[in-house]
Amino acid sequence: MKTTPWQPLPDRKIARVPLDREQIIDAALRISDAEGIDAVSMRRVAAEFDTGPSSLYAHVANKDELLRLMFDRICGEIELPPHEPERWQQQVKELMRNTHQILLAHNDLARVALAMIPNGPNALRASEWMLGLTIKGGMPPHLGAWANERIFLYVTADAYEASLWRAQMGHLGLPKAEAELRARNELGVYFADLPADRFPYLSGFSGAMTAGTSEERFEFGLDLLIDGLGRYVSRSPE
Amino acid sequence: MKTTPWQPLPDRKIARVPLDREQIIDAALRISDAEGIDAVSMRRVAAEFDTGPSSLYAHVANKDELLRLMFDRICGEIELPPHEPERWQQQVKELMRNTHQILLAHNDLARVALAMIPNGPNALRASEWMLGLTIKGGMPPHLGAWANERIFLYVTADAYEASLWRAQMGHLGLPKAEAELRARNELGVYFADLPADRFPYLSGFSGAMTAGTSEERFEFGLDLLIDGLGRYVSRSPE
DNA sequence: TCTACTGGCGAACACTGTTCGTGTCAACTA
DNA sequence: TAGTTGACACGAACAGTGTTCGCCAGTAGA
Repeated sequence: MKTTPWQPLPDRKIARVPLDREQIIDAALRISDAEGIDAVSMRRVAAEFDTGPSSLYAHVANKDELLRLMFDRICGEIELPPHEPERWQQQVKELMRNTHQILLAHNDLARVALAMIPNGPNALRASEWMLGLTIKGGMPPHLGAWANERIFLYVTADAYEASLWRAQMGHLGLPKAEAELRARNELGVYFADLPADRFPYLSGFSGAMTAGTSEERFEFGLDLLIDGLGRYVSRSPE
Repeated sequence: MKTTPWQPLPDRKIARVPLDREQIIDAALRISDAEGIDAVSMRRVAAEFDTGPSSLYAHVANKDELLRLMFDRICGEIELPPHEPERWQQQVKELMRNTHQILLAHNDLARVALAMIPNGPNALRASEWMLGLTIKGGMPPHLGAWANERIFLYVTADAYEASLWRAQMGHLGLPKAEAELRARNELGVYFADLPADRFPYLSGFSGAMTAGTSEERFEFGLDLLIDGLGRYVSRSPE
């Protein structure tokens, strides 16, 4: 039933830009930044090059690999300054704020970071930097490794949750601070309206439940994790 | 073009068990526990009742609501003992170990916990318990609220990551400890084989990178988060 | 000049969540 | 008792998904 069409083939368009792995990643990131990671489908990415989805599979094993490549690409944006062991905890915080910021800047891409064991070259660079710094700071190596992994987990999880909040209230027009304020108010009345007999604390302290900005909450957890590392140092820094 | 078939309808099977919201959640959880959350499709759940997917929509708004209901169901498994403010930090740890354990017992359901702002009744119960305990323990209310949220975030993120590890190495036959050991060995040689010039720490301390069980790593982060709360207490407990 | 091979790509497969319109049946109303 | 309403059941279809197959064009090597 399948036959070759005997009409002259309609001018088969030579790909104006012969497909290329890096450009595929670029296009996928563009889509993800603009419309979210769920908008990144093979068809959607291929459409960016005026072609069909099967054309991508010559350059990328499957969608999973594409997502990994996207994540590792943005891992390359992380700044890794020279180690300063005498203030290593501060440096760790700065690195984490930096990666947090990068994740937030890329919409809900944090989700793919959570959904994989990161092992791309750029992610490894960051881990290498972290492990080295914690060891220089005096942490026993295995605790430095644990700290590295735990803190990255916290950062990516927070970035993902933040992207959820942004998505849930599609007040897209509003500036960031405005949207966050409105969200807090809505959540506040939600807690306050809970039945006081079964939820005395949540309803009574509804103000506390919604206190603070998302940055403050992030910083609160970050402080807990990193300041707590001090007690494990077994040698003096450097 | 659409006509009613004039043949006698083939014996329309009366649903042997008239569909019911709770039973739908049961079935979905059964599937998720056995085959993972990705196996939970509306068709798959409906098939459990020998019917089609559209039958579910009378009892559940959409798939998202079904996932929320599934999560809130297992939140009901969390044990909430009476508050003991004089040892509140220990009690918080116990609660978190308990929920962690429950999440792990339900395959990769932790993912849906991460992908939503939890607001089901059972999740609220747990938050109420946590907020009350931290306040009784002497925390300022807004910090108690933050701690509650941050620690739950950490617990669910860890549970999700753990489910990823289990999934990635489908050594399904192996007992849990065996599989974890094998995973550690594989990862160990991966780190050790990294080029030592660019990754001196990761390759040199490959043993440290893979040290410890998943429980120990979880506990490490949990200690950092909860022990660190002590410095914020502003009143004596009770 | 013939051959291999690579990349491009249309068509198809087996899925997904959701909606529409029709069907049945129980319960309430006149 | 007869009629109507409303809730639930559900087959079919729609628009989308990731991926594979097989054919095509063009180039590099022998």
